[in-house]
Amino acid sequence: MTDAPSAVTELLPDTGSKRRQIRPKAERRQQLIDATIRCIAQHGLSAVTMQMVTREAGLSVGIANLHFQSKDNLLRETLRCVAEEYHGGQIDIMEGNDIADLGDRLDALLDFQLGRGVTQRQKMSVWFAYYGEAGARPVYQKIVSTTDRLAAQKLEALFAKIIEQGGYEDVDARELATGYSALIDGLHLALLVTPRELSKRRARSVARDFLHRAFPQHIRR
Amino acid sequence: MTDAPSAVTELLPDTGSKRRQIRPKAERRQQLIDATIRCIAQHGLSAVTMQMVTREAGLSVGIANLHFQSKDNLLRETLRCVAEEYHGGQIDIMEGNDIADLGDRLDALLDFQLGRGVTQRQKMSVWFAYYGEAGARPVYQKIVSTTDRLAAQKLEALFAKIIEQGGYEDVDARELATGYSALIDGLHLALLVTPRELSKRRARSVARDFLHRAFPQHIRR
DNA sequence: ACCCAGAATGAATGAATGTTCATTCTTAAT
DNA sequence: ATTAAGAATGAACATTCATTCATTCTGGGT
Repeated sequence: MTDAPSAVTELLPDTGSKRRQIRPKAERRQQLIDATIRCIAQHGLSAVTMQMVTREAGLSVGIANLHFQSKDNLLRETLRCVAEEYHGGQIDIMEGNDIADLGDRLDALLDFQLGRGVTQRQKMSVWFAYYGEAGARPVYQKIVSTTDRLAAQKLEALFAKIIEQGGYEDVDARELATGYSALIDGLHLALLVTPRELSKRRARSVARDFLHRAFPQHIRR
Repeated sequence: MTDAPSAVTELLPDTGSKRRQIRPKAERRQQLIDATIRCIAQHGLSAVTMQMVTREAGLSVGIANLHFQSKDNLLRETLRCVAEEYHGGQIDIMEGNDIADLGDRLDALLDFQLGRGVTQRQKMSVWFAYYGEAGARPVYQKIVSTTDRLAAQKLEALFAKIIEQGGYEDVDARELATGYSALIDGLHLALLVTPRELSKRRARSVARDFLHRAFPQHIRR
């Protein structure tokens, strides 16, 4: 198939895909971002090099600057990608109307936040790698806080509805939302740094306990 | 010139401390570690260079390798220093007997964890800078988890005593300790990344709320 | 007053990294 | 079959950084 003098190249499977391929811009960008995520998870943000990323992506070094202009920009876009995936997923659950019962919706949110997709070591590594630099780099703060604020508002609104529905007293939606968000972040951190001490199962149980204590009618133990 | 007639050098305060000074090893080590902390907070872990650290400390580049052998080692020792300060402070409060009432002791712990000393941007920056790399660097995990585990045990023990004393039911000390630790970490993270959205005052209130919900007799709202 | 162990310095070195760009190759249109 | 647009390559370049070490300087001991 492929092309004319194919016989030789086709008989060499070990070469993998040495052949130069031309792909649309968007695809290459995603390919490079994915490779960046893997590199950060495996080697740490401070050890990531352009050579490392492009090799991981199976591409040449020049291609990264072609699509992202600079390493700095590639790292920024990678953070934006991860941030949008995480916050977007939360917002979809919270503002979607496909789950009528509020307790169930909160359950779905918890499953997402501590479920397979988000708690992959890869994703969490990236997350905290950037947090680590955020104190010194306002750009990172801005990228995260933009989406973060929206998610926080949605969560507060959801909590407010639950409080109203359940007639819970002495519970402040804002304060509780802050606490819940912090708890989830802290659990992610523990899962990343001391996975031996905390299983995902137990992390879910801890978060669930928090919600149960606040909304006993909606979240069962 | 200049050197022999000391009168001259003594009368020139603006030179600061250009004169070479010989100081004990321990003092220089601490001086370099302090400078490293400031550099990490200001520029981020990945941007820290030896030149930067030694200039910040007011010393020459060679001195760092003299006392720490390598940059890697300097960074490790810096992490160890911060980790011990944080965990040591917690443990002192938890196992010290100078506070008899358990509720008061828990209060003191909370004040320490979200008080001035620990929540300085500098310290928190360092903390999360290393967490960010921990996924890729087992050495960092080990340094933190060693002290961390001990603090976690003490906290669990304190919670267990409070549960017993208060006759609280349906509360598991281990699970609650995990949750509380995660909550504090998450609040630190929020204070670092989105200080505009969360004041220290409110952070304390959120943590206090968590404890109040679990131990209403011991921690008042 | 003299000396010297070793603390401190900083120019020099070599390795590593981000970025560039002349060149090669692919593909879709003609 | 031919061509042109532009995607992809990777050797080369300039810069930056960690580390070394020959040299200078300090302060306590004699």
